[in-house]
Amino acid sequence: MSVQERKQRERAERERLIVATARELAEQQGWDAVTTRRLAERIEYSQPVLYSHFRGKREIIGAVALEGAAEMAAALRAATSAADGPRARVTALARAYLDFAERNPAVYDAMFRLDGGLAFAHEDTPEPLKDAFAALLESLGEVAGDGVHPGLFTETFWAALHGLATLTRARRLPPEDTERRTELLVDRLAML
Amino acid sequence: MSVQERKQRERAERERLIVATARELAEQQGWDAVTTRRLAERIEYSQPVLYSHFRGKREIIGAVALEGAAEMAAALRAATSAADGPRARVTALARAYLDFAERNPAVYDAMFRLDGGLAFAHEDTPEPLKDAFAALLESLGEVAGDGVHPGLFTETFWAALHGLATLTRARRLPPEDTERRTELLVDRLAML
DNA sequence: GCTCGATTCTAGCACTGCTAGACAATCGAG
DNA sequence: CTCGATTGTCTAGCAGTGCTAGAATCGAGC
Repeated sequence: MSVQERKQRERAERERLIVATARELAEQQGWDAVTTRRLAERIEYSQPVLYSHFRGKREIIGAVALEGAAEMAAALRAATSAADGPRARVTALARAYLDFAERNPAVYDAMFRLDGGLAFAHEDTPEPLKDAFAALLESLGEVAGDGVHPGLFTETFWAALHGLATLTRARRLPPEDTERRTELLVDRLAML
Repeated sequence: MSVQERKQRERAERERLIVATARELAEQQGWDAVTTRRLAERIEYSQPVLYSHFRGKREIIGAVALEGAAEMAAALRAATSAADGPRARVTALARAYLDFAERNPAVYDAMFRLDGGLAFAHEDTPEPLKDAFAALLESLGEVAGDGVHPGLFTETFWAALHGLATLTRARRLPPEDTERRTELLVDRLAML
């Protein structure tokens, strides 16, 4: 049985390689540059190998999105746990979110802009995505205000952050005022 | 000279046809379905004709975006002018914005999600885009609050609306609570 | 050392955006 | 009214895309 186990390990290793390479390529040159040919060449296998791991390009994007969600959740929790008091936590959360989006644009796109074939806002939403939302909820729930559902508040705050992140990167908003817009958002939306 | 004028008119007419057809096709089947071949077939000309009007597909998207911006500006002004008082105006504005995004998803994408080769937040931003932002500013500037720059406030509010619009359509947010999220946004962000 | 199933590759499909060069229609000059 | 030049349009093709059928190769177990 040890041979099969080794093969399975190697297969899992190669799958990680595919996802990591796709992510790297996407961050370097954008998702448009992540073609099955280029990806195959970089991992030093032929194209069809990709299809023995994933149904198609969409699923590869989805895998990158899941990886990113786990990282984002960790980054958000790290930022908030270092802050004292609700206000500092929310500010740190907002900054950490926008920072993650700016530093990992391709991963961010995989999560929230592209179609990775993942279910959102469902019971069958993958765990990492639920957890990333939970990380938002942990800090935002406490400042939702009386009579406002924490989940609903979190969704709204998240949407606002998402709007800032995407419009800024798409050069629809001038980048220099990001900090002031973030402060405005925190000051007004959170009940402190 | 009249012959040349007629030709010019016909050429302009055909250009409108291209833009209208691209928009129609995008709304019906999504932008992915708007290929140069399909578009050419629908307007009953060959592909190269498209390139005698536009540099490429990107510019066609840009043309749809400009058309959409003019319409959105009109829709926003129509909604706000029918409302009494700042609060009602902002609520009407937010609803009209999200309604436009939901009813014209392809046009909305052309404006804010896709690359139409247009300049934003610049002095050389096309007039319709500036005017759409101006339409937002007209109603939002009056509720920015003391010491908050109206433009900055408008950008922030707009980003929040954009986040709601895109995340909802990408099925990242459950659609049924849209109205409540909108109310929350208006209640908290606007200084009334 | 050989066989046979699993794995991987080559080669190909139908599609994409875009363009060079052939062709036809139209115009102005003689 | 004819003829060359200028437009305008089309056919055919390039290099690329995601994806897959079937051939070729590898290696595990006898």
